[in-house]
Amino acid sequence: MKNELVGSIFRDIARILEIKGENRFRVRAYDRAAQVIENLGEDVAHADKEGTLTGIPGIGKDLAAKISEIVATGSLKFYEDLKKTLPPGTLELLTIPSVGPKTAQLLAKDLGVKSVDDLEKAIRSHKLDGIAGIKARTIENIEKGIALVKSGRERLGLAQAESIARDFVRALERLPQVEKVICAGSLRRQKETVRDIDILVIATDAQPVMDAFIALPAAHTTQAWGSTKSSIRTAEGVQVDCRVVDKRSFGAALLYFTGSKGFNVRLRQLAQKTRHKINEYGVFDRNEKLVCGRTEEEIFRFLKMQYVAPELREDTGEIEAALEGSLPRLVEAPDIKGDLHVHSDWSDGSNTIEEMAMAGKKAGYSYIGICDHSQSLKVAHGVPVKDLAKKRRQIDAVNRKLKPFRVLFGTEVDIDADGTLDYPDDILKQFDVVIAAIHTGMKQPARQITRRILKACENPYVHIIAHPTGRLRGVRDAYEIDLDEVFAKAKETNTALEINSYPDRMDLNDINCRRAQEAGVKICINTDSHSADQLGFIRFGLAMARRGWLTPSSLFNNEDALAKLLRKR
DNA sequence: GCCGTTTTCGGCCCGACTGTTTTCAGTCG
Repeated sequence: MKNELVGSIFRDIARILEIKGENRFRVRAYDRAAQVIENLGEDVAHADKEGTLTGIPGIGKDLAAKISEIVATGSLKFYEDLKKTLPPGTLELLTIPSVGPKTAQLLAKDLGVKSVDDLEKAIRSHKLDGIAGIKARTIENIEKGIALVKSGRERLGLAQAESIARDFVRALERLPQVEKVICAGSLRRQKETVRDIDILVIATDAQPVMDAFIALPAAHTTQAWGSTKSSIRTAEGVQVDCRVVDKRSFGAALLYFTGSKGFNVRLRQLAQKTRHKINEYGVFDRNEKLVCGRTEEEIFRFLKMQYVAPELREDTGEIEAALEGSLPRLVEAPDIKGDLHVHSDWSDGSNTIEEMAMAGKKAGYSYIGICDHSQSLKVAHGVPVKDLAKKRRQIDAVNRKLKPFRVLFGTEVDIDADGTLDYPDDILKQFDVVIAAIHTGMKQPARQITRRILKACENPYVHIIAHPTGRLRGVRDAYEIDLDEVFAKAKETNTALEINSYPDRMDLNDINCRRAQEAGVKICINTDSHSADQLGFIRFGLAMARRGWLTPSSLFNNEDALAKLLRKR
């Protein structure tokens, strides 16, 4: 899959052109193309072969040719040549907060700064002193920025971001001027990772809110402190932006502050067609008269489009769909009738089967799948064959007790290094639900690891493939795996693929979920809970599913599918 | 560089805050 490569090359080109002072709309064309390609539901190589590249929004003749070249050769001459026109390392400077294209060019061209380290040295040896437009304050800001870059300012996981945001929201809600506080930005769009936290406040008087915001104990440093917008960083370096508006502008401000940036730009362009203007205060006609803006719904209605759920606002086709009224009905929490992947104390979980079942019942499910690890996964206390009958009896007892709630006797069976499953078929067929997963040999080459998964799909007793790409955020990347092949085989063999909701997994993620659904594959949203309190993780999997355009008919663990599930093939 | 039931050329989203500026450029979202 070359999509990521194309995206990163286009993004680099955009940055280089920006530094060189090129037409900013040309810059934007590359940025938009990068965004679109990265989120594309299909492999660009496929679109290239089919000759449909120019059908992708934002891709014209020129960019299509560049994509073809990247697909064919793995690189792009235009890009390689362009890189040579800048001192090496200039792009690295752009990663420093407060250093934009102008400053980067100034530093690289005039001072010969070649890297972030170089810049740090230049500051220490006072090389920046006396440069026009750079005074003590700017140098100080650059120093702070460098410190942030060096501290490895990584994107936060959604779960972590949520918990930080919650504390800010609660604190702001206590202020007397405040009517309403809501998280916007990528957090509201439920992205799998979040760079900063955006909080929108509706208040009668903005300044006291701003003052209180920057004075919060969690606000370690103040980045900006204005009359309606302020920005702080926590001690860990997480940026939190807070914007205050009047309730008349709530919808417009929420729309603006939720983004994505690309989505906002497209909506504002749409308004221009009727000589209107959208900003964070509302929709205005050519006489600057406010047309609407109190709610997001009003603004979508004004634009003659369906309401677009925040999770879809990435400019990856949802605007076109909303305009023609063909947005999908996205999965919602009540569509999920049961969690089919949870562990108990029979393997590495910390709660009993009954405790997990009770928690599932309390969560409103009709069933839960107890899928402990299989025999050879010793680190996780995989269940040996000799204990399975006893476990089944225990599950039967819980089922009698909790009727009509249903506990399924399942397993998360290991896919061995050669693709055989860790229980023989005559054992597997005794389970109500079988989830197959890779836990070893994760560094195998693409061919080998893909074949293991295909083989697991072909087993008539395997219902679901767990965490199909194996990525663990911040720990390891996805396996080298050919997902297109996996999708095709999963569809052919009626095997569902999992969205594992565990916060560091979220696997499949949004993009892959969308691709899987388009390939006709059923998706099962599970938590992989190892304790009862982790069942709540389902909301993260749901977030990936909604961002992946998943509809209830493609969801495996709804009630109807369960009946089919119990007699797969 | 893309795009078009007002256009194949001439447009291209909009505003807050900062710092270094006597009116605005740069950065950010």
